[in-house]
Amino acid sequence: MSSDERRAEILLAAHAVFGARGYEGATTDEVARAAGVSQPYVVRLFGTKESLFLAVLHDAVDQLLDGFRAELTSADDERSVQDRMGAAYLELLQVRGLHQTLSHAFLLGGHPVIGPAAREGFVRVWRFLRDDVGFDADTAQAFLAEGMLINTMIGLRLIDEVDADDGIHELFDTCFPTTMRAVQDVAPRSTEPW
Amino acid sequence: MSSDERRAEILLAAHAVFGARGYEGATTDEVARAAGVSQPYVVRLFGTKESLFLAVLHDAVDQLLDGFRAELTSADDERSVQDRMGAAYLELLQVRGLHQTLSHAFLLGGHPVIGPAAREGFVRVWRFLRDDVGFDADTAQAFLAEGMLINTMIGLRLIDEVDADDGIHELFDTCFPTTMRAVQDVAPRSTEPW
DNA sequence: CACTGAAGTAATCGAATGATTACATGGACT
DNA sequence: AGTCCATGTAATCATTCGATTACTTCAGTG
Repeated sequence: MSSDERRAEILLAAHAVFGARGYEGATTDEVARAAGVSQPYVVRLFGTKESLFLAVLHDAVDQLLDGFRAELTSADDERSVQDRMGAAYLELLQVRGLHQTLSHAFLLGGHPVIGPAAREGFVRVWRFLRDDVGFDADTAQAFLAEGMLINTMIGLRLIDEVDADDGIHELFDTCFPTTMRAVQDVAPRSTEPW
Repeated sequence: MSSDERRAEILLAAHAVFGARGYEGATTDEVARAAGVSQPYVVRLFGTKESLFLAVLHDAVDQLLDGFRAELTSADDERSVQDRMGAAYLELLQVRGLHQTLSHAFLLGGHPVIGPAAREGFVRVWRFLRDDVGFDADTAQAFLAEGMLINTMIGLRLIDEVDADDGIHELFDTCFPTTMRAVQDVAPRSTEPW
């Protein structure tokens, strides 16, 4: 396999591992095993754990904006722009760990290297929503806010508990009458061990 | 100093350290130095790093609900309930790291011990907003969502960049015309090193 | 065939870190 | 005075983890 293909596979695995464990909690060995290669090879292909995380972060924002763009330029015009962007956001649940990796990155603002990159990624999303999607400031804010709440519910794995706990079930159903049904279909159940 | 007083001081320091670094990134030694005691003493007073984090998490939810309750029962009736709850939420910025610690905990849903505790804390907040504050489901959802966005902006330290980057300045100003001015006044600038 | 370079790993190293142990200090109460 | 017990630390241990080094394998090429 070419090193570029391997890099792509490792990136995919790293989304899942960083998403589940966070930047500090994740280990390069775990990423390596998830990608089916040895730990030193991960380090060789990406330099350091830090630059691997930066690559994952950048890739996550790229995929996010690509998803929005694809939905924007598709011919379907039945739904509102908000609904379509929301659907594009949930589509990305198929990239396991992407949302959680973004959330983790957004909590590392104080990190000397990751912090600036995370801010830049956040601003890229904001600018896209304002300039390309055409949201006004209030709409963009509400859209972002709901996205962060969705990320939180994913990160908490509330989905796993929705059938077990009445309080969570009520929260889930009333909070997302339509949207979160889709989440339940698409979101990864916690198969991986902690 | 009594061990209970010392425990309280360590808890306060732990909010800041866990908030800035996350559960995995924080070290017991860093908490100890922030609290002005030795690292083994932190371990002795709290057992393990994990149970220290659980104590911080529980304390954060307690303080959050206490703040809401205090604002609910105060005599002032000029503002809407939403505005008053929002103000109570921002008041808690004075407890350095509290919001970020909550956000970190909410991303650890897969952790065998912290995960269940985090879900329980989240449900406690949800139940309080619905049952005690009296929010309907939609209002509670929007309130939570905005809270998560605020947490994100704090964790990203967008505040530090608001004067340096035009994109961030626009985002900040249009996103929170009134609310975030308060944040700027209260939120901790990044004095601590990473 | 011999050679080269890319893909990949086993072994290992050094630093960081959570936890443990043993010890020091000082007040309270016989 | 002597004995506890609570507060607290220095020293240290065992583990984990990111990174490095030194290999191996193998396809392509002249």
